[in-house]
Amino acid sequence: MELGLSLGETMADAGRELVLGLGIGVGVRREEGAAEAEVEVRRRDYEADAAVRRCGSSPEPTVRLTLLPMVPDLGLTWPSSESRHLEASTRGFDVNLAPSYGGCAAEEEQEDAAGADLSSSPNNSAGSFPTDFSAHGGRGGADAGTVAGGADRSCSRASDEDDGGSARKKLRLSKDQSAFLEESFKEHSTLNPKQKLALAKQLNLRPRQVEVWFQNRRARTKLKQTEVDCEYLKRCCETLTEENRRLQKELAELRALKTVHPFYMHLPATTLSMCPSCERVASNATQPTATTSAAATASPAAPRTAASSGGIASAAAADAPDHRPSSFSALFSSPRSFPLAAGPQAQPPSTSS
DNA sequence: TAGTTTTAAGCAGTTACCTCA
DNA sequence: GATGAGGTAACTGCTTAAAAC
Repeated sequence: MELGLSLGETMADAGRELVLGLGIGVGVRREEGAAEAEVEVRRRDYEADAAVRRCGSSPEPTVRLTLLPMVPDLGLTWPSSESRHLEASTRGFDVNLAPSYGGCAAEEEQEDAAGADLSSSPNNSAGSFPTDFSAHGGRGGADAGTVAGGADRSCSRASDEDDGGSARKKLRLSKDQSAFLEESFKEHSTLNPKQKLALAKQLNLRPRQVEVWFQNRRARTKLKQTEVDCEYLKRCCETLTEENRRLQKELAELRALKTVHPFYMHLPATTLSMCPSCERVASNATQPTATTSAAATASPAAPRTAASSGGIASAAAADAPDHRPSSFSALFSSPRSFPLAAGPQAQPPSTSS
């Protein structure tokens, strides 16, 4: 599966965010209530982000990713009851063989159903889940909830031995199944028992398989997130190193200037607007002179505005009290500059893996 | 009401299997 | 055909929050 990495910024957040969302080019209609579920998911995301921010004192923005699986439009629609038997895997193992609903699998299902009925999870948005796949067969999920709960959890974690095999088999999900799960993940990164059960029934998988798939999917998302975070921080480090190098050079130049032409160093501060690499040192901030602007544009190392360059400097930094763009604050305050792309001032990257 | 135990869910880390170059 | 890398389904152990007692 291809993953397109779309790094952009959210509109609402003043800080920069890399939005890692999951999209899939599958024609799936969204049922009513999906928006409600999405609100819930976003609430959870927000809380998670808030938790992260609480833990860290760093002012760094939350970096979020938008993973866009570049899966070609499979034309997948929510399977009807007739099409419930999805295309079997072409790789040998037919994971779509109807799971044996006896034994542990049945208990698991019953457990899940019971859990769904008894679920008091704040995330319980089962009603919003696109479960029009409830139209399959007479094996209703909810009525299974009449079975007493308390099934052994170990059963839920049982290996594939309940399939009759002695060793666990690597069951490959079909493309359709994966696409379906991806679409579900887009709407719910986590599942409540009812959703899990419905999804399992819809895909002819065991609830445990759906559960595992979502766990692994969340792990993959997090991994991608970490990779992008790492990349971002590396770029920050490079930028700061470069800035430091530039400042060191500037300092050396000024010292040399002071040695050769001590006269200049006694001039009023306004003359410092001629500083070759900093256009904002000028004390006459209320009336920037043409000279200042010229110096700003002429200087190769002068920070450029984010709008013009997409670089590190930002208008926010320009608003700093000392009118000196802090590299660090500029790094983390510019809504436009995000040095994560291949180039230091590239457009928001869109990579695929 | 506070403290303890139980239960369920999620996550990190890992293993095992499959596919492909 | 053998092999190593990468992807991923599945497992294990742990933590945590909520419910039950």
